[in-house]
Amino acid sequence: MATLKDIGAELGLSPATVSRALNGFPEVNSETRERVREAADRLGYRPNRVAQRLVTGRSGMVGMILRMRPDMREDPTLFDMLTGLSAALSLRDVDLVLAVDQETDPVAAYERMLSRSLVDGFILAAPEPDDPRIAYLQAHDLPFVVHGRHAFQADYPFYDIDNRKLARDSVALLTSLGHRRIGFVNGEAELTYAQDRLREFRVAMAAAGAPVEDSLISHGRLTESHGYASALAMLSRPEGLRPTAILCSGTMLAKGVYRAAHDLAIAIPQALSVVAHDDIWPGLEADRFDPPLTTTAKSMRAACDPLADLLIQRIAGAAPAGLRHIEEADFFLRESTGPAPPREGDARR
Amino acid sequence: MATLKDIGAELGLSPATVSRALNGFPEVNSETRERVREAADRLGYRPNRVAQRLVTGRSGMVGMILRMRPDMREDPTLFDMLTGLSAALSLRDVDLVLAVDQETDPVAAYERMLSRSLVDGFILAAPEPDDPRIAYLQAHDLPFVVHGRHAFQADYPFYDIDNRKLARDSVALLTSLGHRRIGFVNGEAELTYAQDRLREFRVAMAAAGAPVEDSLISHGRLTESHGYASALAMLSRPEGLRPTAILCSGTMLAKGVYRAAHDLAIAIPQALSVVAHDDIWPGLEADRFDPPLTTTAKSMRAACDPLADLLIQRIAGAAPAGLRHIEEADFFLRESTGPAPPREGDARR
DNA sequence: CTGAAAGCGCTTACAG
DNA sequence: CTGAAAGCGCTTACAG
Repeated sequence: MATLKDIGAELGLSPATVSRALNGFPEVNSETRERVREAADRLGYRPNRVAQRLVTGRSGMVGMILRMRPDMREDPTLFDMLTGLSAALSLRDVDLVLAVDQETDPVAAYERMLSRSLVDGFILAAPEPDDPRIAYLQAHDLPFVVHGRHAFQADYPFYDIDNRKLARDSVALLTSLGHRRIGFVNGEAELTYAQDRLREFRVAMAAAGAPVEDSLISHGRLTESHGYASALAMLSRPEGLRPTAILCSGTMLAKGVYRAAHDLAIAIPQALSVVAHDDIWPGLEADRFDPPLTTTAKSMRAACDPLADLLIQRIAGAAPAGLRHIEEADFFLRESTGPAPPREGDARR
Repeated sequence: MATLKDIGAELGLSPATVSRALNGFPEVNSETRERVREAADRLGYRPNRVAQRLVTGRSGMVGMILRMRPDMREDPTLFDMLTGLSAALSLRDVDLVLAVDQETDPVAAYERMLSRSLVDGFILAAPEPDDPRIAYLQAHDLPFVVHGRHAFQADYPFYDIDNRKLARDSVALLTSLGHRRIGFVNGEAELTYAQDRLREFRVAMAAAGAPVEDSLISHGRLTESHGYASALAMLSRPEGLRPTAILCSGTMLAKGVYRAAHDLAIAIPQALSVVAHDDIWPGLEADRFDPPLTTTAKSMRAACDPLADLLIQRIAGAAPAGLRHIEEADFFLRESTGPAPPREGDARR
C-alpha cells in the first residue's frame, strides 16, 4: 500500500506537502496539487485511517448499541433503522459499529465500546425519560444523536416526528366525523412519544368537547396481541359505553384491533373507526388492511439521513442545543374511518 | 486518559516495560508486573486501540456487509444473526462493523469498507455458487468466514449445518411412514444449501424406492407466499397424483403449506404430512402450528459462537482449509406427520 | 529483567 | 509555497 512518503519520493516532495495537497489546504501550489493527485491515483494511494485517527483523535466510526429485548424480532422497524442508518452513514464515509447490550447496567456497553473502538459518537434509539445512557454521554461530553427524544424540550441533538401534531390531527379527524367516545391504544407508558401523544390526545379531545375516559386508554408494546387485548376490553363494554373509534400508536396494534372487531362482529368503519400511526413503510402495510387503514405516517427510513447529518455536525463540533430535526407525519385518509354511528347518546345531545 | 508513559512515570519504569508487563510477556519480573497492574487499574488505563493497530496492523474489528433485499424485513433470521454475532464477538473483544450493500457490484462494498475501516476480516452470509465476494477475499488473502458454504467442498473457513443429513432424515421419516409421493418446497435454486438438500432428497428417495417427480419440487424464497403457492399447485393435482407429504426448507414455507391445505380442506396429518427445517428458534415457532409442526431444527443463534471463533482463529493466522464447523440439526417429531393415507396406488402394490 | 530507540503513517505548528 | 521536526500511543528488535 502506497504511503505519503512513497508519493513524496516519487515526486521529490516531502510527505507534509503531499498531505496538504491531498487534504485541500489552500496554500499548496495548484500545479503541485495536480501532480500529487495524479501520482496518488496512479499508485492507488489510500490514506491509512488508523494513522489519521491516531493524530486527529477522530475515528470515522459511530456506534449504535441495541438493547436486546425478547420481542425485537417481531419489530421490523429496528431492522429498517439499522440498515437505513448504515447506508446513510456509508454515504458520508462513516462506518457503523454495532453492539448489543445484554447487561443490566445500560451504560456498561457504551463504556466498553468506547474503550475498544474509539467511535466518535453514538446513535441512540428509544430513549426513556431520565435515560441513564443520555446522562452518561452528556456527562462525558460524548457526541450523540437520539432517535426520538426523552423529553419534549431536549437539549441534545435529536430527530423526532411531531407526535403531538399527529395525535391532534387524528383526534380532529375523528371528532369532525362525529365521534365522541374515542379509545386510544398507545405505546408503552414510559416512552416519551407515548406520553406526548397521550397529552395531545387529551388536549385535542378537550378542545372538541369530547370526554376522555381512562378505561379507554391503554399502554403497552406495539404488538398485535396488545392491540387485540386492548380492543377486546374496550369493545366488550355495553353498547353505549363502547368507543366508536380507536386511535392506535402503531399499525400492529391496529391489526389487533381489527381482529378484535372481527371477533365481536363489529364492522369497520360502520360501527368502529380506526386510525393508526404507521412508522414502517407508509402505505405498504396499511393498504393491505381490510378495509384499508387510515394512518398518519412517516417511515423509520426518513429518520436516517437527518440522524446521520446531525451526528456528523455534532462530531464536527456544533453545539448540541440547536441540532434538531422534527418531521411532520403525513396523513393518509383510507377507508377505516367514517361517520360516527347514530345512537341514543347522540339523540339526547 | 492514562497512557503507558503515565504509568511508567508513576512507577519509574519505561513505557516499554509497562507494555510488556501488561501484555503478559514472560520475561517481566512478577513483582514489577504486579505493580504495573495495580497502577494501571488505579489510573484507569485503557490501551489506545488505534495506536496498537497502527503498529500491529490489527484492528480488532470485523465487518459484515448485508445485501439489501426488499423482503429482508420479513426474515427474522438475519436479525438474529446480526445480534447473535455482535454479542459473540463482543465477548471476544472484537467489534462488528456493519454496512449495507446497495450497489450492483457485490465486491465494491468490501473494497470500501477495507479502505475505510481496516477491519481484520469479514463474515459472509448466504453465499452463492461462484460467489464473487469469496473470490475477491481469497484473491486478496483477506480473512473471512462464511455462514453456509458455497460449495460442498469449501476450502475456506465456514460454519454450516449438515444439510444433507437433515434432508436424509426427513425423507427417511416420511418413507418409513409409508409416503412415496413426497413434495419438496425448497429454498432458492442458486443457494448451496438448497442444492445440497435437493441432492440428498433425491438420493434418499431413491434409496427408499420412491419416485421423484420434478413437478413436486419447487424453489423460491423462504416466505409464506412461496410456500402457499407451491403447495396449492401440488395439492390441486388430481387425487392420486397429489403428494401425501411435503418437505419444506423453512417454517415460513410450512406456514404457507398449512394455509394451502386448509383452503383445500386437506387435513394435516391425516391426508398430508408436513416436515420442515426450522432455523429460527427451534420449537418456538413450530409448536404454535396447528397441528404442531415436525421439524429438523438448528437456530441461527447456534452459528454465532462458532463463526466468531473460526474468524478469530483465521485472523490469528490459522490456515483456512481446516477451519470448519458442521453442526447437525436436531429432530423434533411433532404432530404434522403421520402414516400415509391408504389409496388405490397402495392397494395395487 | 529493563531501557533507549526506532517506527507504524499520518498531521500540523514552526521556520524559511 | 514547501520542508524538517515533533508527536499521536503504542510495540518490539536490540543492547545491556
